[in-house]
Amino acid sequence: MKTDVKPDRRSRDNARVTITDLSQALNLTKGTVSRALNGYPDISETTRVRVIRAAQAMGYRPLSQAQAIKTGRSCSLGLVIELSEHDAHRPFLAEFLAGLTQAASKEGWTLTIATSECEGDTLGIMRDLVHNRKADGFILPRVLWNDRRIAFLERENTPYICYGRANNHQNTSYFDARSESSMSEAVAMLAGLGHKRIAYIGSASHYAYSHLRRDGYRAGLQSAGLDIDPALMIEELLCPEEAAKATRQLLSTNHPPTAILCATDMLARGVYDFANSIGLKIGSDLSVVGYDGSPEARAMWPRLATFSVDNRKAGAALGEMFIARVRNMDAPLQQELIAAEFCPGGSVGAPAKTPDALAQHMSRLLADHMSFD
Amino acid sequence: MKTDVKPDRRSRDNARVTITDLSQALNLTKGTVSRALNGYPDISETTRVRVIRAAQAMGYRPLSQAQAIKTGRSCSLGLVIELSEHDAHRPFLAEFLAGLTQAASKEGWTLTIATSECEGDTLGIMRDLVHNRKADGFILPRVLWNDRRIAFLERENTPYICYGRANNHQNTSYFDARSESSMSEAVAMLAGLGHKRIAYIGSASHYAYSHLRRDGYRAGLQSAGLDIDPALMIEELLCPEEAAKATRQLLSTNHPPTAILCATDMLARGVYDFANSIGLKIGSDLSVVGYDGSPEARAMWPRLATFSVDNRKAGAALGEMFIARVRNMDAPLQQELIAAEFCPGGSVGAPAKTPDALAQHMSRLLADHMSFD
DNA sequence: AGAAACTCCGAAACCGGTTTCGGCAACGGG
DNA sequence: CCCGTTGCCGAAACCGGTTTCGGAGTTTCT
Repeated sequence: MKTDVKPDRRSRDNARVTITDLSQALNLTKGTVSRALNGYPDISETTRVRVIRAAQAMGYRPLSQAQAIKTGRSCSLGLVIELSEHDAHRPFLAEFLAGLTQAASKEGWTLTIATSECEGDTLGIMRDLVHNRKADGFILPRVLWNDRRIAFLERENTPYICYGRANNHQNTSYFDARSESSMSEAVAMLAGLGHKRIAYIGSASHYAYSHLRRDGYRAGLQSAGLDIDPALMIEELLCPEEAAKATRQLLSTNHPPTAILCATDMLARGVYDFANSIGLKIGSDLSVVGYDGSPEARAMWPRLATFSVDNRKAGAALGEMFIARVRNMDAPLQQELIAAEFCPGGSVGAPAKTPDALAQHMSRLLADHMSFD
Repeated sequence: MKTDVKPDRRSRDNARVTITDLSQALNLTKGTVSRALNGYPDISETTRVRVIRAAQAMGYRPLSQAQAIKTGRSCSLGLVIELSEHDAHRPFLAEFLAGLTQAASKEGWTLTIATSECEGDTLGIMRDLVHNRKADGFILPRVLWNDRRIAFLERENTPYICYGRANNHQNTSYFDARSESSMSEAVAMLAGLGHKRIAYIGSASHYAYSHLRRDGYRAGLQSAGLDIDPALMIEELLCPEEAAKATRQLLSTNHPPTAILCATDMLARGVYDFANSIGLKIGSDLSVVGYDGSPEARAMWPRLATFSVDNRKAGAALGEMFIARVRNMDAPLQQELIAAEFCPGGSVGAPAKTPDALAQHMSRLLADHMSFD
């Protein structure tokens, strides 16, 4: 049953210096060294610096596994990725992980990740991870408006940091992009180009960001002195296909919009798909703006104007916030916001000169393509 | 310095059942229980089943951290993601991680991930990870033709499994998609539509897959009875911009290709960009086929025909193979291949009827757009 | 000067496991 | 019947840390 070979000790363990090595070199006991390094008050300052110096010189790094069995802390932060049907967080993942692991390793921490198929699983997986000391707490990506994970972790007294602002975000530490500002900004830009009828295509309202972006859109309209027309807002869309249908609906009216603002790039793709299918020229016949700065935005033609968030920075900030929080659970909440950067693209332009002509053009096109579903 | 509150024990540790609990319930010593569970030969079969039964009944799960300090195994598999400049592995990541973590958690393992900026860092990071018992070994994504990681891990006697086939893949365990077959398949399909001049746009040759796909392209041409024309092959391309330039070069000749086969979807995007910029209609004027099945492929218009690999399955297979390997380092190498699935798209069609006319059309278009760089 | 308080460190228990060693009992052979 | 195996388990050391306890030496106070 057991592998009878174990020459690995040769090449694997030789370099590791243990606390016993350190204590012998210093002529102290393990206990004293441990207390010196962990900031106990009953160690003289001279001894402490002596220990710390020697630890650095000898390259001593405590084995987090060994610490964990006594302290319960394994110095690893957890991330449970939910693979819900129409998740849009994929492209960001690599950059986000880069930021996270970077911040983590700077403090000697590591990142443990798991995946889950649904929200219910997530809670169980998180419980197991902290129970088995595989994670000391969690980064919560893609926060929902009413997020069960928050209540759960609060109840379990497990540290966490949110990426996004939940409904009750006053009581949580979070990091987020100010996407509502981006939406307002987009409306202002479109209005500046002369657009009067700017539609909004939003995603499922259980996502926290949906609320913020919708509100940003509305605020943008008000600032621009434009009316809020409910007929120009379609929400709860999950995938490009649904966004395509919504686009058709928006353009089939008597007063179709000349620009469509999308909550995500993924939804903007649906707008493109429909526009392409009926031969509408994006950027001239119809302006489109997305949000996320995803790779897909650059793959579209003309390039989709969008807002990209620096996900590496987000990951790094979340990692730092988390570790700080674990180190002091009583510290005040940390809440940080950044702005997404606008990425111009050929998808925006001035509205067609004569809106009526445009409407006729569209209705004719639509009549030709009634079969589209 | 230390947090003086520790009521967490209440809600965190209460459920955990230790090996001592188990041994007391069974009226055995810890040592006996441990040996019974770990398959030592000096335990009677009756005792063993009694222990295993009780362990299951009481929900005993050994704390991997505690095991690790003695055995050196932490039951976590490592993944170091290299964020090189023009990495194309982002879209796959989520699905790939899903497969990996799924396979891992099935065996009670977890996934520790780290990121690195360059190849040199990767080796150091891997060394640290195994040194600190954060990982028992590694999955190597995006294997290079001559991969330093392989030699390194081999030297360090650390288990690993490759995702991809390196130059010396005879001596490694790997999982991979048979992308060379996909390339041949694509050529066959294009030839079947009547294409005679099929170009190939390949990526950097330090990637292992570049060699395979190029060879697949060549084999496909031979099978179709077409000549291999070096003028129709441009390789070592890293980004869409370079692919766009290559496309221009290919189309500027006297006998331009009517179809372009791309080693990756990312490169196909460059072909689209150039074609769009000069008003070429993809699917009729020029056929394009990619590889990867990335989200970008669906964002392009017309949709890019491509080959998608089931990255979740790949992750799951790699995870299983890895754990099996760790459990028995002396087992024979495992080598597994799957086929990528063809995803049709509007980017392929029959070649233009009169190639000469097409060439003239192109040269005229190109003349109009000499400024393109 | 003596008692009280304080500083600082050693000794040892502990965490949750694994692994070595030795011995008791049953068994088999001569 | 005695002795050498063998099977099976307990005892105890160990892994690399943390944490409690107590006591020796020094300082402070009266």
